[in-house]
Amino acid sequence: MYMLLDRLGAREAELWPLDAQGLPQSSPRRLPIAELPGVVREIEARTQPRWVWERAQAWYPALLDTGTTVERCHDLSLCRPILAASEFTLGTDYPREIGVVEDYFDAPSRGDLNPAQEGLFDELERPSQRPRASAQELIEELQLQLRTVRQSQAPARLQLLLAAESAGALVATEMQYAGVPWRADLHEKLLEETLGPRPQGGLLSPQLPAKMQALLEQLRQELGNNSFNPDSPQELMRALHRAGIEVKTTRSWELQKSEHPAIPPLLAYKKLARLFSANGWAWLDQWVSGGRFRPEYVVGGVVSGRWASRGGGALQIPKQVRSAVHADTGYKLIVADAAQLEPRVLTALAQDRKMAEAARDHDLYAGIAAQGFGGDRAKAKIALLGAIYGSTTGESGRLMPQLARTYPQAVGLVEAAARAGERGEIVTTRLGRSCPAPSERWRAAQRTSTEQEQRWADQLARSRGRFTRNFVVQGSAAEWASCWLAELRRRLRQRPELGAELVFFLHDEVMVHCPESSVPQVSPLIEEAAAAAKELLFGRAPINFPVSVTVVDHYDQAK
DNA sequence: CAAGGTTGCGCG
DNA sequence: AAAGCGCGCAACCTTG
Repeated sequence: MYMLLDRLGAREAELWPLDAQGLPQSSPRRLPIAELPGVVREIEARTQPRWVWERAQAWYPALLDTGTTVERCHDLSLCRPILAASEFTLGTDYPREIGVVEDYFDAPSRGDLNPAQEGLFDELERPSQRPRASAQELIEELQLQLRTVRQSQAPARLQLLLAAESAGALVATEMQYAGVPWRADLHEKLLEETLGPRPQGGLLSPQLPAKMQALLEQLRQELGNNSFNPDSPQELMRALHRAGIEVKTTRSWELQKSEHPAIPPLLAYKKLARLFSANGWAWLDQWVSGGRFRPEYVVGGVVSGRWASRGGGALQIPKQVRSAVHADTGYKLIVADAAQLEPRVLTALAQDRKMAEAARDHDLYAGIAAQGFGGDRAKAKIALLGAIYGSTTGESGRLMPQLARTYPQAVGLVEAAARAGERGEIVTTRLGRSCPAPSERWRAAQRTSTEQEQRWADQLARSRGRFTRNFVVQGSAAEWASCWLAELRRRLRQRPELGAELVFFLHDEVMVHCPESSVPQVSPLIEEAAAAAKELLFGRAPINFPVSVTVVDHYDQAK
């Protein structure tokens, strides 16, 4: 049922077979660490247990190095903060105050299982923040987590959330291992065409690429200022003001409003500067090797439950360089994204029948537009996103009353979440992820008395209201996406002959790399997984979550 | 000169 | 048109 993995010293590991409550079923099996992959494979084939470990992203890479994969796991470190914060576990004795979750695991590092790949720094990297938990402590924690789920107000939902989060850790590790197919040669060609040849200057005498240099000279000429640095907002602002260009910030969209002849070269320079510093040659050198971009995904790294990433800006691959994300020869990239995920999640959460009707076709915004905005899709989109984000000003603010009249259920749900947040309460997603409680500073501010202080407190309250308003929708959408990903992974594992690999995931979008001949078999799995995710979260609710599936050679052909 | 904050821009 | 949510990162800039 469960199988806990624990490290014993430098050379040994222990396996603890546990029952459905986490109680040891027999004495542990002790084995040399080098034998672990074979044993894991054997047990996996025989019983498909749920592997329990402190942190999947610590254990799993070393197993993947030996070609060992697992179907399911329970990641204690990911489940811990969810249970500690969840509104659903309030009646239980799960400890609310669990210190910062540091990496205090003692999993095998890469090379332990496969000495050929041993890294030089493995020993130095061993974290020392906190003493390692013993197997007994890990087992007790598993039992406590399972008991907490059973005693909670919504065991089925929490169980699903923990399973989806743990599956996310497996997918993240596998995707990191696989990497995003990246053609450095195409990237370099693009850089050269856009920026000019790679500058030769070393670190001591950094040189600008030729096309940036040319724009810089043109800009300085137009402003009659030969020495300022446009990368410095202060210097740029001063130079603009001296030339009579009155702007409050140096943001591109604000600069665009000016007609001054210096603006076009300035905007062009900013664009190139961004490419050069964020995704230029240095980035390529640092992050792409062996034809793959291998970022680190941080599962549950965002308060709402979305993933974050570390290194290389993995979740911000600019449209500009997506042509370098390129399938291998004979392969395709299948790029799938969920259509209007957040509005659909809101519809399901609020059980808004009218909005569900508008969502019947692929384009929800068009449906909304037809029902209440005279067919104006752009207006409908602005209004709906405004409701989810808490917009009060501008066009979207003006459209709110109209939206609320047509969809009282949906708008009522986000309004209620906003009011709860303003009062300092916590709010909770579909599956039971609750937002953090307000800080002590926030609470203190709400108790102030003078008029000046009160204004500040109100501003803080409204800001928190926008956060909680969005949290329930963004967080529930993240849960749908996790389930989608987990369901897709399961289906792909059942069809190994397809040779399909999950290589990228971005909030509401997945990318699969597979042989061209497998595409007809893989594409429907993505849709099936989406339907399964909907069912898991919302049962038979009359709303669907369509996905757009695009088959391309390179990423910029999608969308 | 290292650490931490700010600005600006990329993504959903 | 440029604000309302969530992020990461590079560069600049201030602080100690």
